[in-house]
Amino acid sequence: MVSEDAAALFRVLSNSDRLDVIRALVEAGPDGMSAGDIGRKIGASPSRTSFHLNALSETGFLQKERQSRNLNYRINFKTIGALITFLMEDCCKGSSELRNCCTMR
Amino acid sequence: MVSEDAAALFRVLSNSDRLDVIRALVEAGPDGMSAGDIGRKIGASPSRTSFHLNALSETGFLQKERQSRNLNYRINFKTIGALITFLMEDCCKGSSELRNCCTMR
DNA sequence: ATCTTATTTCAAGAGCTGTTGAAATGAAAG
DNA sequence: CTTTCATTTCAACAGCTCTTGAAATAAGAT
Repeated sequence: MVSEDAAALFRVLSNSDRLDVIRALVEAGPDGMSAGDIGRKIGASPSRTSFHLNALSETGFLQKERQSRNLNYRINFKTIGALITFLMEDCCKGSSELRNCCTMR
Repeated sequence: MVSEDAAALFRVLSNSDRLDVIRALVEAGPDGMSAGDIGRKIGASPSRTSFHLNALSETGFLQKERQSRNLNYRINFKTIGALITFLMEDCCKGSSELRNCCTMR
């Protein structure tokens, strides 16, 4: 991935409302949540919520689908995964020192 | 990590010059590089380079040390590691689906 | 002391980002 | 077909970010 594309994805994650949306949707699981419920959960107005949901789904972090009156959003792990892979493999060349800094498993 | 702190770290990564600095310093290894050499490598003016180096070292992505006339910068993997851990464990609750999206090892 | 090299700091300006509240759109219910 | 509910879109605005070029600081060489 070129630096410009990775930078654009990191910019989307550089906002705490948007990180809170991701947390809420990870918790919600495969059923996802409606825009209204997400807004209520993160404590943001409808237009503010919509602004952030748009930034997230435009860049592939979320997928949306209309369900009668509601718009239902759910997480798409592929984009986050691509970003983690970019950091570890592309940017840091698979550094074992970095791997030791990630407390996983 | 709270969302605000993670967002601030992601913001630092949301610029392609800064990602290029990280790439250059990963490549340079433990000896690091001087500010001037970094600037030449990424093709940025001295003040522009300094601006980005400051953003990176202020937030712990880099460490700096004066070596006579030069300021030598080297990568600190801990901050990137903390961010990857945040994404995988904190934000995405260790999701195995996410783990499968990260092409590693 | 003065000069040169390396780097940072500063002020100005252009452009981007996020918030607000109001208006528009979309879909179902009465 | 009007009302209600859910959500997005829009315009305005404040604040932040990045770039530029010039001036300041820091350190070593002459």
